[in-house]
Amino acid sequence: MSRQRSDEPSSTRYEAVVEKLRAAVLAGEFAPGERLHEVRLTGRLGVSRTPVRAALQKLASEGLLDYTPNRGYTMREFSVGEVVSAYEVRAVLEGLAARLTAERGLSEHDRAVMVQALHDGDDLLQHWQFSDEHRSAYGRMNASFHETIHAAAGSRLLTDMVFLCQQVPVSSPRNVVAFEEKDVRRRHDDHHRIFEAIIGREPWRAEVLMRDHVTSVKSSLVRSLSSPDAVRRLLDRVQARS
Amino acid sequence: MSRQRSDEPSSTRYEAVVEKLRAAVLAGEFAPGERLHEVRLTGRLGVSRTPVRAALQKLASEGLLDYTPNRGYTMREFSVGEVVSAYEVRAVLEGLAARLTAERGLSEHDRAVMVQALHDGDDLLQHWQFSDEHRSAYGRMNASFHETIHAAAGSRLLTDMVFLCQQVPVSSPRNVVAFEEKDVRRRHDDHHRIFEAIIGREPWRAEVLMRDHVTSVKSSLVRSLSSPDAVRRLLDRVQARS
DNA sequence: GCTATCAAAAATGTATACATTGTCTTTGAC
DNA sequence: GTCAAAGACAATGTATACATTTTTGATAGC
Repeated sequence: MSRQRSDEPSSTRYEAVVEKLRAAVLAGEFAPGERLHEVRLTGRLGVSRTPVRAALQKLASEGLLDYTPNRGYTMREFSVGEVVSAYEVRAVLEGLAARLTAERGLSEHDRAVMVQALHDGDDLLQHWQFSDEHRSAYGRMNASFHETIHAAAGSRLLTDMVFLCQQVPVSSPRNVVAFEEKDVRRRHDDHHRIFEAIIGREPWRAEVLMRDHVTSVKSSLVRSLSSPDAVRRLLDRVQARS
Repeated sequence: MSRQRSDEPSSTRYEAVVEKLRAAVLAGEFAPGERLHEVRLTGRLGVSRTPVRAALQKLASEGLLDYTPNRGYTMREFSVGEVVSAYEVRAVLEGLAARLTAERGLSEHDRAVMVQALHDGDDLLQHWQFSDEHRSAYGRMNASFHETIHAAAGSRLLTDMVFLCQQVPVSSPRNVVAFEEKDVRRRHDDHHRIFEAIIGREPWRAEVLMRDHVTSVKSSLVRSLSSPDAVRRLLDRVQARS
């Protein structure tokens, strides 16, 4: 498992196909249960079956596709329940990551990165606006904060699993977008406290805080799913994501 | 992801190769960092490169091998720290599974399976002996108990992740073997309490009990690793496992 | 003796032909 | 008209040839 830096250009066709297919899948270009025929994809992607097969296998191993021997790959269906439980899994995993990081302590570099993320967040919240640019900057800051903790926990298995959680559609950290300003402010305040707990070497506190931090995202999601038009909006966003 | 029943005969060469290679890897036939050349494996396994490549990719996705583009697959190195953290991850995941199962409740069938497992465990402990047969029966009972809870939690992501934890060498549930009778008895008593908490619909209690249950296995492991000859014994077992 | 460079060898990446399996349609019997 | 069996078609599984990249080792230069 264990992915390489995604900003590096892919050195093989196989990797390029993985990225293209993943984007297509997340953009909702395949209906749940739909088969992904190897030959058709070859035409569309301009490569032979070999890299396509490898890419399909990888996406299946990430949980995006189903595979049955001699019958190929089909688009997986993600029920609301699966998305919710992905957040539940993420909550306990990120809680564990925070605990382990608090136990091990932060390197000087990681500490600086987190301080920067907290500072950037403070700034962004002070000049709050609804532009895409602003939201994407917030998303980057948020990802930086969380990823630093995952890495600092020092467990590759844990890092990989958090990645798998985020592969489930709609449960990417970028989805802060869907929620209200008040929730975002509260969550950024969580970040400050989590950092405090890690710096203060309080493993148990770090775990509880992080766990509830992620769980609150789940709650926001569930709440917004209770109004029917919110469901539609959310699904639209997933479908349209390119 | 999501594996099929392992007792079914594999319908493709690829699946057969996955099982053979996994066994070879777990048997310690490859040194950490050693490259697994496709062509050599072809000769050894009697199939062409195509199924071998697919199998290597699958084992890499399970975390057993490392992959670098244009450079192939290498045997991964598992430090003691990685094994320990695999248990830590498993502890929070199985704790979550127990909580979710306690929330959702057990089906009549699952309940019967767990009652059977508890009963079998009681029997086995009453007629304790050190035979391989006895230990393997205990391992089956233990797996049945835990797997029923994983499945009852109703989250495929969670099930798959617990599976991944168990792929880490030395962290398979069958390794009860290495520990003392007293520990085994205590752990079976944990099972009774966990079952009680699930039946009584006490999610929080089920989670805490399960989490500590798995953590205690980690502790036994760490303890047995503190004596040097125990380390050697353990490594021998891993190397010799066929 | 060490390092750098380049060529040969070997390994992985890719395309494609063939084999096997699954699926669908047609045909036949009841 | 319905069902079943057989065959044609299409999709996946496998082998293999070729392309590209990495690795190795030998040679030249310092």
